[in-house]
Amino acid sequence: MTASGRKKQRKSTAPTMLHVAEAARVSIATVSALLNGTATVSPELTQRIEQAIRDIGYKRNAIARSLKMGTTRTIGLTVPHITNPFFTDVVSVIQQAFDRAGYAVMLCCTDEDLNTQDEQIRLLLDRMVDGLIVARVGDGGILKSIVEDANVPVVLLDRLCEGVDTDAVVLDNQRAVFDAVTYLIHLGHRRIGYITGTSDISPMHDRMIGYREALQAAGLPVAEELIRSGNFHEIDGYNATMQLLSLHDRPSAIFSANNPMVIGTMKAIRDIGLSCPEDISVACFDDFPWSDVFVPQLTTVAQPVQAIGEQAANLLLDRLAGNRDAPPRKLVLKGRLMIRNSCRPLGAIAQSVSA
Amino acid sequence: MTASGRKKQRKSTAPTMLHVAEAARVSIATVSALLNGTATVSPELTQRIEQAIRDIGYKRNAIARSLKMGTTRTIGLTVPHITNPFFTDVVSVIQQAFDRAGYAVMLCCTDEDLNTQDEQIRLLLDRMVDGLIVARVGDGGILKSIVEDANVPVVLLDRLCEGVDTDAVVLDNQRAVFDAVTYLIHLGHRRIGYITGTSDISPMHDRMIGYREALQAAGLPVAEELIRSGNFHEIDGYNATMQLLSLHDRPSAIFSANNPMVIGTMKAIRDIGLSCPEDISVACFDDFPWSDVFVPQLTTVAQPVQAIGEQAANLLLDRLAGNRDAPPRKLVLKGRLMIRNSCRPLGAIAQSVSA
DNA sequence: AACGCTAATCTAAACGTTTCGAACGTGTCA
DNA sequence: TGACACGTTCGAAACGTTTAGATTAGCGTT
Repeated sequence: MTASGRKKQRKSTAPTMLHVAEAARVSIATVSALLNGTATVSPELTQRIEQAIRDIGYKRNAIARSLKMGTTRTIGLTVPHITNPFFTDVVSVIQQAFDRAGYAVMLCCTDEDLNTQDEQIRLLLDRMVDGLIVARVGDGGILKSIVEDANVPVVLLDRLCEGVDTDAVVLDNQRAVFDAVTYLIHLGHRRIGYITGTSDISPMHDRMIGYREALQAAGLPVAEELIRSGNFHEIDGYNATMQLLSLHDRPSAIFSANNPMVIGTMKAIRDIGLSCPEDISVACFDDFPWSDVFVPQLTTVAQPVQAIGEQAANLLLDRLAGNRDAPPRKLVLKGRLMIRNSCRPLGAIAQSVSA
Repeated sequence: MTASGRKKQRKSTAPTMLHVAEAARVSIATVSALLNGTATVSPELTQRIEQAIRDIGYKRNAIARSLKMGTTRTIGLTVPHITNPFFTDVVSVIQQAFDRAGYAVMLCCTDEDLNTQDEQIRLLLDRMVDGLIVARVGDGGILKSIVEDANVPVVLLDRLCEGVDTDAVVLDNQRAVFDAVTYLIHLGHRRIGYITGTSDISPMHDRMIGYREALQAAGLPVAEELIRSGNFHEIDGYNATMQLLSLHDRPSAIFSANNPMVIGTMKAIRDIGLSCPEDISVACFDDFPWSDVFVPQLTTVAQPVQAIGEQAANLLLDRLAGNRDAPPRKLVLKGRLMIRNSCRPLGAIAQSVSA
């Protein structure tokens, strides 16, 4: 605590371009030119400037740069829940892709709530993100107007949005569920319970269609009491399953259209004293790391998370690279049914289980 | 494509404060004063300005603001892998906390690589983040100098860093593993395999000590051949487990100090034709949503992710609120052993298994 | 010797805010 | 009536860059 070292230079202004310029005895413009390669600067000055930068420990101020350039090299990414393993994986891929391209990623979780989403998007736009990748939530909100004002490019992820005409990458949800349910039917299942999230988002809507069409294609009736919907959370899956299992003529199989909800399904089956696949078969949407580790190994519809993330990143990077006026592009990827052993063929014995 | 609507106003400069000022027939300083509440402005002008803002659709440019103010209300967060469920959860909590405080979060994944981490941190500092939360990787790097230069506050998460003296929130790893291993010993296990990540990060180091101390406290020898280390990934856990299981006197239990690696452990057990817990007991670090859903229900050490995330956020927010000179604070939280059924008591029959 | 050309460098005006200090009008007091 | 204080409003200088356009020096032409 000497008299000299007082106040701990809180205001230790970081070195600026001006300091570099002075130290190198050149103009500030020359420093900028060298840093950006926008003009040729003589070997001599180059050397002096580089030395000065090293001596001073100069770091270019990206905020000032952003202000002048009108670009932040930062993008915004919003997802409903980062704890959903599908989104976790996709976020990871997207982050890597933008990292490679020299962009930073601002991540927001919207918690399946439209107001939160709007707020987050505003937050991101305030910070002048160059682009937006949105796994949207809800139907209206400010998303539409943002896309229309077209100042920042938007890529929709996983979920389309009615009336919002912009780049998107989604799964062929209808086909994926069609295949999964058809698989169950081939195993001999006739009464197949279906648990969905709220149907105001496109994947849930499309998956439901896939379910209905698979039944119809097999000449089976669609029993409305076998369809339950919840709000994407484990507890919703639990409740939905409880209801399904207490039907007088209960299903022999359950398909859960959402990953977190299937945890609830499994817990409900356990709590009610049944077991999978002996008493009831289960399949669900979205693969996850543990799906083939435990008993039963869960049959799932795996999304190509790597491709989804990369394509979304590419679409946005392409817009950011200047390709602004191309018409909106929609990429539809295919899911893959990962057949494991949580669904069993229905034999004579299983038929009588519901009795 | 009429002659009038050409070029699609790409350069549709967003409305600025100047526009508002003009529309409201006031000076730009008054607009700023009103927006920030830094001076009283008469009801009349207030009304005119607010009207103008609404008419024009003005949004304050946070970049310009940041440049002037020297603060971005953005923090940087780096984690080794976002797909690790522990980090996923913590990230989620942290994101929420900062969201509430009006901060944006830039997320980076360092992929357990020191160079990547340094690069990411530089990226974040370039963008003038106000603070940093780092679940660090490697030992040296620029982290030390950043903390010392002390221009931006840093909070270490989950992992301490030698020689880096700053705020931190970590688990009492040693105690947590001590308890878990002691539990195994009480069940009758004598040869307990231990799978760790590389020991250059503090949690791995501390957990290892916990393991050794538990054995010693019970008067058991520490058999080095039962300790295997890998690089945090599933495959490493798989290989390590394979090695443990092919020992002539193989362990009756395995503790995995890292969550992703336990997936490999379970797969190795399965592939080698054994089953858990009948043939071998398993416990691991980090709880996850599926841990009690399937068979076996995994015994784990659960970290208080909510508390960890919130405390880390609070430490940083406190610094950001101006409390810069307080000495570094280290928060040590307690883990909780979640006893399920992946570890079984050793009876007479089990004793002979290794024969 | 005057001219133009090129290459290298510099000057100064932005970018959209915040903020300090000055200016203004009005009312109070001696 | 002049001095003064007070509450509002404004002008203008920052913040740290980029960049268009001016300036300079060097050099070959005619």
